[in-house]
Amino acid sequence: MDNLRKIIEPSLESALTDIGVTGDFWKKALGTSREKAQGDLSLPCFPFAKQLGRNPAEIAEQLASSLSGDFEVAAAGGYLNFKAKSEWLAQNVMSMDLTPGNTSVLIEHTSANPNGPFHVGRARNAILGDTLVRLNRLYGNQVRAEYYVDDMGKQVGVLAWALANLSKEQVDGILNDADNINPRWAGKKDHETVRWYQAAQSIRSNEGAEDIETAIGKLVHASEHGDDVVLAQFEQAYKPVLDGMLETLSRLGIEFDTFTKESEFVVNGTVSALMERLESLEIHGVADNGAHFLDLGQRGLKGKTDFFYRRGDGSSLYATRDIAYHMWKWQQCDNLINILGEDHKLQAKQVGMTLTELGEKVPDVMFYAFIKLPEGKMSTRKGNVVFMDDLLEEAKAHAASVVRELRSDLDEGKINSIAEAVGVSAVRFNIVKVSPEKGFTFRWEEALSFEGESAPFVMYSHTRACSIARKVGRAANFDSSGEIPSAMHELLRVMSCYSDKLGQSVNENKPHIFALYMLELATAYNSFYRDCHVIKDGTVSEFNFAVSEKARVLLNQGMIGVGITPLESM
RNA sequence: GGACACGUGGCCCAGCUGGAUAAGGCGGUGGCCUCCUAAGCCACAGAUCGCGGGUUCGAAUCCUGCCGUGUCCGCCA
Repeated sequence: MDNLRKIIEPSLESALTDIGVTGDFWKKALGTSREKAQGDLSLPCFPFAKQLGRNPAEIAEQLASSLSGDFEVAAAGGYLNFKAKSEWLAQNVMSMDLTPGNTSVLIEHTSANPNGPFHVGRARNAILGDTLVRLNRLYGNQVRAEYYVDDMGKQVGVLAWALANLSKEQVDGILNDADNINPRWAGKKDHETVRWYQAAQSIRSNEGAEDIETAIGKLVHASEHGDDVVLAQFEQAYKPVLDGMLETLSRLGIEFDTFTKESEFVVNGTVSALMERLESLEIHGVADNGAHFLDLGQRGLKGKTDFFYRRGDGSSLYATRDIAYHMWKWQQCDNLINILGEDHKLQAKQVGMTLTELGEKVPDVMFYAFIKLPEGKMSTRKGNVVFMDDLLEEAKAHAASVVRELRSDLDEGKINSIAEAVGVSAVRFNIVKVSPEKGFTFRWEEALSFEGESAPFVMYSHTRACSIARKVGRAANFDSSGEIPSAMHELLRVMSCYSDKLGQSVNENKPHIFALYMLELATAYNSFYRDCHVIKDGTVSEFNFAVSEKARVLLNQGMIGVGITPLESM
């Protein structure tokens, strides 16, 4: 509660000076109270006891009696507890600045190899990244969402080779019928084309596949040297797959502003220029076969210290291109954020250290742990996957059955649109609500849970507020005042934390903080809804309506921020 | 083997720049729809914060050793 903190700190500072406390270390100690009943902010007085050689409880008592303002103060067991006065809180909430952000941010997320459909594991990146994009926008920052397209190298090379050399019959023959395409996704290019990739991977591992390996190697080599004919062939191969993947993301409400191709930095010469620069660094080294590396051990990297950026044949590596890409990205914005799986930690460290060595800034990176299934790791090859397309269908179907049961008054068209919104929102929220570094086991029952800590819980509170607004049928008058029972005070208190939480979520790149805040907001609204009726016996309580409306707006905005579709009725 | 994460009630998870009886949800038990949508609300039960040391007035939080899980340790991407 930064707003409350702002009015407490000045008077607290002078009170502390009066009793002989020096320094401002206490500002850090002034924190959110653990129990709501105790207050909003609390200050432990134990550190002062040491400095002043007095009893902490006594100090707290003395401070409490000398402070006053738009807050209540009480001393308890060596703590000083502050609580905002309800009227001040109401006033404050009605006039909050909701968009203090003013930096330009480039967020690169997803950037998945365009070789097959999304499974829920790969989608964690997209959902976290897009949520960060939305939260930054909600905060007022200028955001560009970018997809880095891996359009060269082995993976695309394999796909391109397969499409050029294998017929549909050959592919079907190579792959077992067991992992045949789900008829539901027949015609969706990512699901169809991945079979060529899988078939190629399968024969590559067979005996006597040396000539295939040579052919693929030639393609890859050409792409890495910027051969435009081969790059065009690659693009033709991956483009339909990427389109299929983007279709899935679009259904999730995820869109990108820009797509940047990896090959760009090879073709335009920035990669070779970069390699020349790296060669002049003092930690530079050359291996026996002419490959170049940086000895990052000299800069404190533990474990494997040689970071290779150039092969013996003079071509670049993925990480090298990534460095060139980062240098270009820094020209586009004030702040850079990357969303990466935890498997990229070392790589990101190497790229970051090299950027530092070059005098460049290091990007913020949000790492996330993998999503696994109860049966273990997700693997397309072993058939142990849940495709995002299937999850969305299941979620929607489940939502539809719930709506049908609860709302017999609705027609199928309306049920369909509600179910789509609920399904997509629930899937996203299920992923954003947990902190990214936590390993995550996907369970159908959790993904399809529409109660408790879920998107529909928040959506439901919002529709209640919408329902009230609809019944009143006009705008609220924010100038009124009235009685403030505890449920309303609590709602006001939670609302006043909106900007703090959003700011924290954005500045620390932690979407789950704001997602969990939305649950708090919805919970507080539900209590308010129960105790503070807006419409009583046909008459409207203007003050209650104003508070309800403010909550409705915050719910609506916050939901968009975490990727929940704000329905007006469900 | 080395590096980096994670380990909190039966299950999931917050808290981790040290502070008061460890916050929610699921599941369990018991209540609440002549009252603005019960996808909701209320109550109860349930926790050696992985284990052992250390620092501190105070440790889930910091340090250290161990155990368990995950990831990485390619002139792959």
